[in-house]
Amino acid sequence: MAVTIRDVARAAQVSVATVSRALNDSQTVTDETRKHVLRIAHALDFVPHGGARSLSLRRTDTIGVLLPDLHGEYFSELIRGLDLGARSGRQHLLLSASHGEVSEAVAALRAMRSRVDGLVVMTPFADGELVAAAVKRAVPLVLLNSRDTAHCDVSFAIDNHAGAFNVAKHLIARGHRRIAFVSGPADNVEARDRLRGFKAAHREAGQAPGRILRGNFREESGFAAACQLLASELPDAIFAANDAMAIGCLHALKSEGVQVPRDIALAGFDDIPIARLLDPPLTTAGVPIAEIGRQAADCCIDLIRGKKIETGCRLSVPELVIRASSGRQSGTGAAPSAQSRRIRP
Amino acid sequence: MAVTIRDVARAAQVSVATVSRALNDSQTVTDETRKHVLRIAHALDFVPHGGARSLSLRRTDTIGVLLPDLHGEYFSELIRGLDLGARSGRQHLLLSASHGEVSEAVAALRAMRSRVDGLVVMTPFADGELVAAAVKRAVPLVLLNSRDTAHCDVSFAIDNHAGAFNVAKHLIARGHRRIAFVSGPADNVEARDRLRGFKAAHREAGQAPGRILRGNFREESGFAAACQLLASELPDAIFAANDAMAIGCLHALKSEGVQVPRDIALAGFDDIPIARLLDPPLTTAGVPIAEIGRQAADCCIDLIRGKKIETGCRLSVPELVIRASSGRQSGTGAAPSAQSRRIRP
DNA sequence: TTGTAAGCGTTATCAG
DNA sequence: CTGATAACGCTTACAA
Repeated sequence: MAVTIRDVARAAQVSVATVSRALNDSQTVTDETRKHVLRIAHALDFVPHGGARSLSLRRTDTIGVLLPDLHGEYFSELIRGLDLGARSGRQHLLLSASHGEVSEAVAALRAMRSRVDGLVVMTPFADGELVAAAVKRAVPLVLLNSRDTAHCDVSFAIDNHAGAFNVAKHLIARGHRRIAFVSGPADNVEARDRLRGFKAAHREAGQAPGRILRGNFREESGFAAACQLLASELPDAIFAANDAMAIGCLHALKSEGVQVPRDIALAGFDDIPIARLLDPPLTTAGVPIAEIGRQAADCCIDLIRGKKIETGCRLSVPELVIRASSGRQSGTGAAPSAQSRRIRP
Repeated sequence: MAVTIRDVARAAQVSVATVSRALNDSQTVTDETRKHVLRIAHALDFVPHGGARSLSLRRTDTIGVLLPDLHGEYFSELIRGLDLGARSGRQHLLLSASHGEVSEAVAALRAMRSRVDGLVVMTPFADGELVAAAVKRAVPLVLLNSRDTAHCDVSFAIDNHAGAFNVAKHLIARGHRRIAFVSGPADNVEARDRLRGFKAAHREAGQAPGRILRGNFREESGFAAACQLLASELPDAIFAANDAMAIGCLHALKSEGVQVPRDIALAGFDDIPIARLLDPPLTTAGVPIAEIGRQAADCCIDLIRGKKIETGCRLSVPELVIRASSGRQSGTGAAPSAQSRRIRP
């Protein structure tokens, strides 16, 4: 049995109240008693029971995180950022993945609700309504990758339309005519926005979008999409709706001996850490993933502490990150090798 | 204020005890009352308070995970596996990173101790003594990447020596003579074992090891090490003690126009998912990272449930994964391109 | 400054 | 089968 505050009190010959006060450095204890109690507590290696504490204090010092998946560097970066924020606010991190299932998400949210002081949630679903319903707004709610402002306190979103627009525009400017798009899942808002951005850039350029293939944001689906493309005449470029799928494409292309960017250009979205290390380095829309995670955690903690912060949606516009994979300069026929040397990865 | 069991009891016109029984489907309730209570509870959207529950039940349904870092795909995979295991055992996951600091690790462990039913810990420190001391064995303890069996219930380790030995042996067999080694941090047991394995393979082959550079398992240190190597005459091959550093090396080499494997061979350790997608695909020692995470979680849960399982250390031997980066076949002078096409990534 | 005692929300024991 | 009621470990009025 673990040592309780009562054991400490007994050993220190004081009441439990005094121990509690000494431990939580309330001002109403003599320095002497405090030291005495602290020494005993330390000797007994006393650690207050978290559950009891949260029951009494009505707070858990924990923030819950629900993510749709844990595969790959995107989530790895996000979690890293969340940990940074939580740690600096002295909060624990309760992590859960919904695996893209609404039912699992709702279940996880319900289960978490009573164990956390705040929630940071990213779901692939259109808006925060379901999430909010499951959470009942019992605790502060921060939504990730959502523009919803009605059902949460703060949401973080990236301007997927603008990001995709800029990447597509860049590819067009580089002289690519037939640009295929590997989209994300149909029911994912972000994926839809990226597709819209892709189309908008073509509209603006007065150019018809190339083939549009359905993916699911996972690398394998990018691989599959590229394989489909390889079956017939190749387009000039492929724009994958995220980096993971772009990596899948790259892999498929290489395995067939198709060289990027010489034979075909390639671009992704997210700028996960590996993107700049691929061969060729990947042109993409840069999203500060870890930074968003950190801010989301910070923000959630501020909310928990009742600090007045600006509610609503924090939109960040992805930065176009041009690397060698997007290929030929418009107008010039510079050798690919020279190009890949010139562009700083 | 959240709705409590008392609110449900009042609304259902029964005692709290009955509500509790109905909710935890104890056999001693009429089907009728159970249904009645359940309906009311659902209508009120009642969720039992985790803290109170854990106080009363003396269990938290949570397993704590302490990792030295969260950077990169290695930890991402590990966490994914842990989540898989935790989820299937209906446990929550409390995640924390020690950032390589002993003091942080100890603090995190103490803080977690009272909030979890079991612990899965990976630290860069030699043995489990510190960890065990911090945990006081209050809960089951599973150690990751440690061979310690004295201070924990179960530990998972990989045979770093054998893994490195095999990679080095492979490089030697491929005809590489001067093989540089980029090591991990000096105080890391795993890193030391890999270095020993590297040396042992050379000893067996009657060949002198090449230059040994100090790294820290992070990509940047691999980059730096390769830069050092680039400053003087290049070795025939570089063996980095993990994939992240190998990626850093690859990056540095490419930026100087050095081609892998044509100009120099390269190998890593871990087989993180990206390894097979690099250009060239990376030869490495394959460690089933996610699987180990899943098993560790499973195992921790079994321990929590008092199931009798085999204690001690579960050692897994990394599998040599040969890909194009390790370069020329011993004796043959096959063109690199042909090679990279032949070897299945 | 310190101690006593009343919660916090559940579950479990023990009568009815 | 159901209802009081006593834990569980901690914090915090309220008293002394």
